[in-house]
Amino acid sequence: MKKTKNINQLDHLKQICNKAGIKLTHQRLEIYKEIIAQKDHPSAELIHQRLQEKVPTMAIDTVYRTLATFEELGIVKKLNIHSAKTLFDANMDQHHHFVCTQCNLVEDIYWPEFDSSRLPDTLSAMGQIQSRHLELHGICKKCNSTVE
Amino acid sequence: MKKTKNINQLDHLKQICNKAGIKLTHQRLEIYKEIIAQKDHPSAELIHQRLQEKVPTMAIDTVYRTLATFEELGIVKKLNIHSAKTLFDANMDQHHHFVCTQCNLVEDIYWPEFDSSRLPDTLSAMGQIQSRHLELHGICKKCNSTVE
DNA sequence: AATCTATTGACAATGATTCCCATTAAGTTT
DNA sequence: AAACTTAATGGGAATCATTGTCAATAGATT
Repeated sequence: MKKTKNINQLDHLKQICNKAGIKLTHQRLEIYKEIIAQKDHPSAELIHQRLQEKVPTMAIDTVYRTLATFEELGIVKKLNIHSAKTLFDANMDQHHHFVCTQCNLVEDIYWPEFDSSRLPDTLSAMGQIQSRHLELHGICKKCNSTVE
Repeated sequence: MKKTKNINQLDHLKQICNKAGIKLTHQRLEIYKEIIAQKDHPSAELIHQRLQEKVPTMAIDTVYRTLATFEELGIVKKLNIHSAKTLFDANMDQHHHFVCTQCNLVEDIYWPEFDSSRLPDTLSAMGQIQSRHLELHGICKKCNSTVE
């Protein structure tokens, strides 16, 4: 059972790598198996730590690089709005954000109907919900009109 | 007109600082005016740059500290899920996140009805929307039951 | 097996953010 | 208004996450 699953994972990644024209390396496979196995939201550092036992020589750089590759391949997604920098918002009214995936523009969105709507019971059962924030990603008007 | 507005801003911040028992410093006032004036989502660095002319001696450190203070006072909000570290998600199914404000737990949320619902025209008018991501913040069950 | 070249590991470098501490300046008291 | 108290600032060093560089290594191909 377990063996079958592992083989499938390997095959799956092999297939992805082939299609993308990149090599299936030991490191990529181990990282792949690790992130598939764990159902949480690890940082690059945590993944590196978790692989210490299995692949003690793996450099943290490789984890970052592999994760970036995996993101391009659609295997993982980064959480967080942009990358590093923290942004601040002085608008404390209840609102949401539209983020342009091209120029990184952030625009405020108001949607009071959504704010006051009741969440499905499954969601409110997660805990005591304090706030909700919707993030829409897309191409803003300006970028859309600037066709290259 | 402008003068009146400035006085009001000063008074407003003075009131907030008094209530919080902290000093109303020149730096805090300038940063306050800056973030109130601009309707965008600046980084600490950008705020620092913008204040170069007016307060050329202000240290970037002060901007960070002041912003942190302002966040506690409810004057600004940080965008971004956590602070620094980027988290990765290997779950590529359309889903959303619940984030515990206490223990930083991140849990997946599924809400297909929302995913397939039509957005108000005002929102879809922002641009060509590619994805939507809802982030619920609150206290998770475990933290809620661990009453101190 | 030999070859080609992407990928890795090690380490330096960068960028964002925070810590430390002597100096400065709000807010308070005299 | 001058003196005082202590929080807050400025500046530089330190830290943390992430990325760049490059020689050595190991997939993939022949």
